[in-house]
Amino acid sequence: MTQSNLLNTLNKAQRDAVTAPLGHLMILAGAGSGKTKVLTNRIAWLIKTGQAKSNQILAVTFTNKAANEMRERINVLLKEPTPGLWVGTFHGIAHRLLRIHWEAAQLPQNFQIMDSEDQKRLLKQVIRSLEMDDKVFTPRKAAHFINARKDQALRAKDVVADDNYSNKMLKIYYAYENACQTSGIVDFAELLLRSYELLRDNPILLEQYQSRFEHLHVDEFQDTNTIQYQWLALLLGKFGKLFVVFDDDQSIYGWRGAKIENIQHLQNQFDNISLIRLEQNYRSTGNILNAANALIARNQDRLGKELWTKDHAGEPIFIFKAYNETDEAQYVANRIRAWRGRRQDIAILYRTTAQSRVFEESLLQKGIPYRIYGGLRFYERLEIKDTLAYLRLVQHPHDNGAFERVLNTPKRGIGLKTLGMIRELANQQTMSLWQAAQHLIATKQLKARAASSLFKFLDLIEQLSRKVTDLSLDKKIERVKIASGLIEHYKKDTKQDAQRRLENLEELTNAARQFEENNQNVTDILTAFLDHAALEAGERQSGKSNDNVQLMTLHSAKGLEFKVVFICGLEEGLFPHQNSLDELQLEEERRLCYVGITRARNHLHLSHSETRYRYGTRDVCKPSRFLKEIPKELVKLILK
DNA sequence: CGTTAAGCAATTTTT
DNA sequence: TTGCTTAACG
Repeated sequence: MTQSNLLNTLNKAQRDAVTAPLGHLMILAGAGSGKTKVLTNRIAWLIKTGQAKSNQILAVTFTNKAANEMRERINVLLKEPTPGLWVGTFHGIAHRLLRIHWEAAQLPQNFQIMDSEDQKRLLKQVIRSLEMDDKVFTPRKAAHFINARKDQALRAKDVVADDNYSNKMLKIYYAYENACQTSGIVDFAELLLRSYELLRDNPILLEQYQSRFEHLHVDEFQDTNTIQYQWLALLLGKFGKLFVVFDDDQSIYGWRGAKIENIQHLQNQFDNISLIRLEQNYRSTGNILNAANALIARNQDRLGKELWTKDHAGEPIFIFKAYNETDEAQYVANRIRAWRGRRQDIAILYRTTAQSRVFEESLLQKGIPYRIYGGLRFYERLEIKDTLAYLRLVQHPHDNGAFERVLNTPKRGIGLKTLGMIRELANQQTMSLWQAAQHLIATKQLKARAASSLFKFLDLIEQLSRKVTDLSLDKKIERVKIASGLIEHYKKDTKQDAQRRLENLEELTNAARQFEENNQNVTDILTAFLDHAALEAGERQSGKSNDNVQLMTLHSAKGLEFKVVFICGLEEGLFPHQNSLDELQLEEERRLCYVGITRARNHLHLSHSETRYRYGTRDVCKPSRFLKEIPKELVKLILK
């Protein structure tokens, strides 16, 4: 492909962005304006024109999906190998750095990653061992406290606590830091913070990476948090060139620590940074765009942009007022039944997951197949995590989280009493649970029955570690599944989901086999697989066939598009949500609505209900203010 | 040890 | 109302 070919498919603004002279650049890319296209074409352009070698380029995204898509599209554009090109998520790249430089990062070589669930489990332990009330200081709140600090690059020692509550939380933070470091595990936030510190505290290393990655590309920059910003700024150094793509109107993760202010910071920090706007939309009809534009114009805090299209105005936006949530769901199902096209082009979007049930019922009733996004992902499932915990323990017996998880899973007669003694001893002697358990047996402190059960467990793990070392990954998993008794446990289980769990365990072996095939050059395949399970927990989907109506929250719809979109439950208190009515959060709710509207290509239906059943009582609901913010001339009210 | 009743909270979730 | 956690019981 020649250079001009590369540019043929781009409009003026896109071409300006792709071919801009080297320097810092920020691209304000509206919904459906070709943001990924610009990003990937820019990278291809840099390589094609010899302005950069592939190993000088780093591209960072938030999701694995986006990273994979980007890599693929770059490959399609270039049709040549791109050695040393790093494309990945913030967490993925941070992790990569930590694996390479584990020693400088002060981590054990075999450090493990824990997901949010593991983190809460561990925190629960920590809170209890501090003899605090875990109803006041819930693991969830503690996790939030700690993650929020880490996201701001604050270690426990850097936190200033001025009231009793934060003092207690800080205590938990200290104890948690300690627990993580001694058992060699890192949580998601730690990946970022640790990798930031690694670079910050090792000038030679920093310089090496600064000069290697001269070109930094960031997708969805509006979603970056403080530590991600600092990490980027650090890596950028004096000579790096930054290319970020963002849409401030699609910032919907403030509650997770995303700092929309980072956009402003960027402009302040680099006064020579140029801004290019992509406002031509290739997705939606004129009416849909005008509705979106009018709505988002109500927000004070934005850079400002106006989407436009060469496409026709299209249908009006339909607004339906239902008597109750069932009526609303019936309306949606009826509309869907009347649709002549493919069902997968239809999405039902809602603010809260609880809303999905009524839609399921109405779709089921009318025999319309659907698929719900949400729920557990593959590697988050109970039986999968149990199996992986056995693997972790086999490889690394001092992993306390794994130890606690599988000690009595499946049930083997080791109760809370025994576990309590193990914990206590481990705490006193600062040893791992594994060591404490061995010690308890050796010193005969347990009753005969408990001692025998515990001994059998320790023996099981030891035997496994010996037998499993030389086996391939899938054989390892096969072995663990049987020896642990998990398979037998689910085979005996008469509950409905037991069969599915068995199938999932089967699937785990397949996934392992596949993973091993794809990673033949990796030395420590087990660790790599465990990392993969933690960092890429799989798709959040249920149901396989592909002609399904798509049901999901507005948040999960970001980045997707559908011919027909229903946004439901547009009522004050639900959307915008009760808990987000202050000025700042309200703007984020409005952006969420904007995201929802701009998912639609051809048809947009908005619905609200006069009453809604919530928490056991029926509430009277006012229509959402967002409905009034859409100009009347674009709207058609549906009459019953 | 496993089952059951009572108590309680109740957005959104890229990694 | 549902779903989850924990204390109490068999």
